[in-house]
Amino acid sequence: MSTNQYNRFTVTAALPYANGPKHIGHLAGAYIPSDVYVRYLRLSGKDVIYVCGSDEHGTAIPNQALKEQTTPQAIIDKYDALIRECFDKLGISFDIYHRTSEAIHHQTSQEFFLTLYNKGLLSEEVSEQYFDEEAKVFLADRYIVGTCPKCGHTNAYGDQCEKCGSTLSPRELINPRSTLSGKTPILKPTRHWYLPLEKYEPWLRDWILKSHQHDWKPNVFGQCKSWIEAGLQPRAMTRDLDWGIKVPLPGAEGKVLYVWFDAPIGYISATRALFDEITSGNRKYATPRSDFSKADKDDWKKYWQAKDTRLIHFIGKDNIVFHCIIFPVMLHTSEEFILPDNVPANEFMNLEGDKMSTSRGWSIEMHEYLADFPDKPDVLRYALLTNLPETKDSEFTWKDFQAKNNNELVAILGNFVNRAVVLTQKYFDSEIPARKELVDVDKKALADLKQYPTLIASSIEAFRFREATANLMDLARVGNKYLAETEPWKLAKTDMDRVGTILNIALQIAASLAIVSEPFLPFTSRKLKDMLGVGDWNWKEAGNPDLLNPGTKLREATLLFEKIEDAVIDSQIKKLMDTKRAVELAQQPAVPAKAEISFDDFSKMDIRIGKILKAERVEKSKKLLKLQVDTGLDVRTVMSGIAEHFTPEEVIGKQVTILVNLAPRKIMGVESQGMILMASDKDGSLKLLSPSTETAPGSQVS
RNA sequence: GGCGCGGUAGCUCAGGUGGUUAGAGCGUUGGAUUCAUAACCCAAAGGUCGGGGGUUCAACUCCCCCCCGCGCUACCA
Repeated sequence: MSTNQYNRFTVTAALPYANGPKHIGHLAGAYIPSDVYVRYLRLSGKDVIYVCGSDEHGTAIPNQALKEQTTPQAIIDKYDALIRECFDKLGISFDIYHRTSEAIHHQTSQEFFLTLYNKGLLSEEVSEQYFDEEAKVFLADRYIVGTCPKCGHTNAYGDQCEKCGSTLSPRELINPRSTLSGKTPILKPTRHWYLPLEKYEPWLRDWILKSHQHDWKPNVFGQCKSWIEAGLQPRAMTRDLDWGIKVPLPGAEGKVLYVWFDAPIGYISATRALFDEITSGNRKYATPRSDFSKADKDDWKKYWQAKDTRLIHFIGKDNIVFHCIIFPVMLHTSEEFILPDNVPANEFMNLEGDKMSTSRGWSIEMHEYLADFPDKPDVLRYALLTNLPETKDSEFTWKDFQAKNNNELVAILGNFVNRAVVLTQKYFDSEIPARKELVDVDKKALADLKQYPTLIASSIEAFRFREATANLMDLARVGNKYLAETEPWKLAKTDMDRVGTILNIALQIAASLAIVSEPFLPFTSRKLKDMLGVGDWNWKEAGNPDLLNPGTKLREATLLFEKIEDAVIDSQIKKLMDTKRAVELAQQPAVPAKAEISFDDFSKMDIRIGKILKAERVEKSKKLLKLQVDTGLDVRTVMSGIAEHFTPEEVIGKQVTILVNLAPRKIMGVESQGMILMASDKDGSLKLLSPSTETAPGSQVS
């Protein structure tokens, strides 16, 4: 079916997994592009719903609860609220942001499962799985470690050895142990229901490889092809877990639906909830953005079952297999639902040269950005939009973020609008002047103006959001160029009719900018419309040279954007480094304890408090400082390998802990009489051990 | 190992089904200008399109080999 035969759109954005905060890579992957797309559709008067919600099941939630010493419910409540609030503040305009923990979702998922089950499409199989007797749970591959059978690495995971890279299954591990309890797991038979993906291979070949070779993105298509060619296998749709959606079958106690079975169904549940809430007037999660006043409770079906509905899934590349293979097979075999027409998955966005990762502390979390830049959601949207990982992994840097703000949003877009409005203020007392006779340069500007909305629209429709964003900025460039060419500030002395014509055209360009910027920069669009004293327009009015009526007054000029100074950027980069370091330290295990010793062994050491009187570098040595230390017994020379961590000036006058009865030893030709004790931090840095308050030199440490 | 996607100016990236001097933005340099948040506008410099073969009148674009990065490899969400 070609695009123009569709009468309505169902747009989904990947359900964020509610086990932690989400970062700007997630925004770039799915939420920003889908929001631009949906806002554009709405402005164009299309019938569209935009659904999302928190994904709250799966093994990682209870695990996170364990880590935070709380309950799974507390985890999902916490992160659902956090993620929900961030999306709102960033202007992600879902019609509903739902939760998979809601009853209606449990019901929808169980119905879906039973539909497949009753059709006899799920096969039941018993297999032996590792079970942790202490934690009383079956273990996912990732939670089993052991010795790699190929390289002997002692900490290989149940699915893969990170040392040699080989793919493993838990049964291959030598001396397996559970990461939950540390105990050796036992094998225990367990029964599960499988979706026989291999049976649908011919159908998938036809649907994807034949029908969507040209309209799906190469990365998406290639990934699907890779999976299909590799040969599909049955995939278990249930798990042994007590957190999730109960398997609705007799004798299935302790079993839940596989989180990847229920998560995509969440799109459907969210849609049901949307129409429930609209028609009942009971708003809990829904924030409908279009006019649904005539909606019916059952209208959710139109958005999931009618052939003239276009379903689009926005996701990151990690989700391709679920949205292009597994979920479509589920939809197809249920024989009740439509299939996605496109899945414009993005690649990943890296950060300052490294992969983004919340757990490694190398990321910009949404809530942290919003805390640091509360009035700048559009700046982030713009910086991400201009660099979306549409065809390959892309790179976010703070310097680039600053440059995009200062050189484009401020200097091009903000500046153009400001010039037009301020000039009108100056020469016409803020009253929009009329156009008089047009010369070539005016006609050229109006002709350009007319083209841009079409150009931008076609880029959006082709899921080329980066290109669309660049076109948006180019329209502002047209405005700046027009002002530079016509120079109204010079004509103001001689020809006010001409000045009026020019400013009318400049303001008309600004008005169209207010329309076409809405999908990309919704907050800025609002600000600009307020400044121009106008309401909302439809997309098809963009490019119209008569949006603004001569004689009406403009509001006071305000700046759309402000410059971001170097210091702000530098502190963000520092914050990033600090967080990473803190996480690394927290994750590094302490060095194992040494062998036991007796008290006598200990008491042989004479440890005292000393004071460093003098310190100097040692020639030709990188590590050594030559210290003069007052030990209370004497003043002696001690060579200490701390030069990479301290300057001589830093340590002079410091009280330290010193082992005084260590046998003297010549180091670099100097006799060292004792040893300064140091704490070696997890990152390898050294810390002096000083008494908490000034203590007499010679005091014994025991 | 296998498969997939990438490797294009200093940086971030575009370049359907091969065809005139390989593009954009930023950065750099020079010019012009002063209405504007020292912003805008104009211009220039800058690339053996990862490397090597091949097909072709013609290849960044098709085929083969190699190197590098990323991803997937099916119970990590």
